[in-house]
Amino acid sequence: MLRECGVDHVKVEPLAERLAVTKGSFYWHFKNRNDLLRSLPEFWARSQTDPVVAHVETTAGSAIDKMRAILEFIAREDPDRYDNAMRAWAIFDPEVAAAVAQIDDRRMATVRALFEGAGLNPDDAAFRARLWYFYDVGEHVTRDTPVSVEERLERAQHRLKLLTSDLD
Amino acid sequence: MLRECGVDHVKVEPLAERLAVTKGSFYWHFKNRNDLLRSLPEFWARSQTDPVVAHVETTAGSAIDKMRAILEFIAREDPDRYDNAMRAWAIFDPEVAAAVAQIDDRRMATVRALFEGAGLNPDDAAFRARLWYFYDVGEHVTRDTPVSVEERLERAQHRLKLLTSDLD
DNA sequence: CCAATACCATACGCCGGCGTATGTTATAGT
DNA sequence: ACTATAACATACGCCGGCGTATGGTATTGG
Repeated sequence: MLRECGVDHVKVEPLAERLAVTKGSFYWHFKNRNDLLRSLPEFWARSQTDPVVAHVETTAGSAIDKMRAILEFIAREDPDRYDNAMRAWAIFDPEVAAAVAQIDDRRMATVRALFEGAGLNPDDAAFRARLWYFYDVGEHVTRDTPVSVEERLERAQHRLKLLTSDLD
Repeated sequence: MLRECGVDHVKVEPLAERLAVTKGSFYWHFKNRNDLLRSLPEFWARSQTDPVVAHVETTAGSAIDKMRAILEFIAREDPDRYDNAMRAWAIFDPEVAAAVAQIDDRRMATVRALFEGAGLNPDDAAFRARLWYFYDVGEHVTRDTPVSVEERLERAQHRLKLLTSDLD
């Protein structure tokens, strides 16, 4: 329900009906609605045992090779509406914003390390990782019309070229 | 209320109280709540008579000079929570998504034109504009902790350098 | 001057969702 | 076999928000 309609539609009774139980049962597992909501960010964060991070660690080759691997991996993944839902929530809830920011930082750190591995100094690497990562965020957040995998792959190549043309 | 809490908190009675009128009065101006909501995207779009576009047109100099002008302008602007609210809304509402996408396209087109003016072919210019613009989106959407103007200005310079280093 | 219209208030019925109090069943430990 | 506890169901009271019906006031054109 969070994914499809946003936090404000995560409500006890509709949720119970969807699970084919009664709300009496809900209040056995959660103290109240707020208790459920506060448990969601952690639940989400745990589900983000980043396949990306795992994927980059199993990839051999240079830093740029790994970057290419990441980009292809992400391009093939179908866009994660869960991420978007959390981000939408985070806009109005500082606690959630902090949780999301933590994940963002972790992901950016991965990319930053790769740029450092490609020879950039920490500052430049950090900024280039921001540029890299924010592009992902922008693509996800603004995706009102779906884009084909081919299109995404092509853009990924373009991005890699642009962000690493001065390296090697 | 949209800005501060999101669409789902745009409700008739709280709204009426905030305006120190009764809801009877509300239903004179709007058919119902949905009528109000559907009027909001257009209202927002109209408020986006882009100061940025206006600003770039009054700036003299080369394409890159104009880019610099844009970046400085945006860096000094305080982050627009209205934009974020619309974006959060758009995630769950295709109609709103279309409205926001229209604004996004318009803004990107401005940047794209500048990159073309700097000598890039349409495709490269389009992609680089995406990279440029999505960075803005990412910075706004992920801003849980505020950043100083100086920091933003420095990042703007960094961005300009990175995205135009091969031009001139 | 008065009636039409714009604008707002009052008052009501309704429903969805919250939380609680209390029952019911199944399972496991002793 | 008995009880404790986990997991669910039933049933209620409450409130916030929606929409409607109706009444009031003020301004304005004829």
